[in-house]
Amino acid sequence: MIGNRLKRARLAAGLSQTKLGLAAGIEPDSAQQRVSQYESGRSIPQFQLACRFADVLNVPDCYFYIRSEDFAEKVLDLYLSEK
Amino acid sequence: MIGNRLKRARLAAGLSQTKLGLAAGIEPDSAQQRVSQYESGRSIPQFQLACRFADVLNVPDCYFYIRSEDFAEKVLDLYLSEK
DNA sequence: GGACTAAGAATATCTTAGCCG
DNA sequence: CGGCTAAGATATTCTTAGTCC
Repeated sequence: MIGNRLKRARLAAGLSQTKLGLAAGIEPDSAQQRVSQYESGRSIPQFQLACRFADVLNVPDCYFYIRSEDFAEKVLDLYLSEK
Repeated sequence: MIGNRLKRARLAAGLSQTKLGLAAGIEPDSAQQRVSQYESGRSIPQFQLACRFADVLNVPDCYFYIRSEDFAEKVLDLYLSEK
């Protein structure tokens, strides 16, 4: 998972780490810390949780699993064009 | 990661679990077992390893991280159209 | 409030080994 | 050969707690 892309998508949505974590269903006591760990690459979420992040941030499931910035942009465009 | 999609992509490429694992750089002694575990969902590979599977199988990085079969097909088409 | 880090508890993967068609 | 599973060793994440701006 690409932590930086999660961070940028979160900021683009105007959410704090805590709010994103809560919206994705993480326990309140550790929501902020876990999102911080994911964004920095210190740890990696389960795919199921990454999908919840994607739902909250309105990007496709796979958006945090694309290394190429160009291709990520194109996949995002494809996703948005279908909604 | 979607184990079934890994399995289908491997079979489409005509590779055994052992050959795929070796081509992706897994140690010979455990290549077969690990690919089996990934395909069945018993365990989940690091993203870096999933990317090596993708390289070997000629699919995009994110191919094993898309729940919708339709969207996976479209992302694959987009990937192949750019190569 | 918002974000980052450390360290131990909890949980996952990886290896080794064995079994079945 | 090709594939599946069990169980312990190993490595990871998750929680708790504290700090800084």
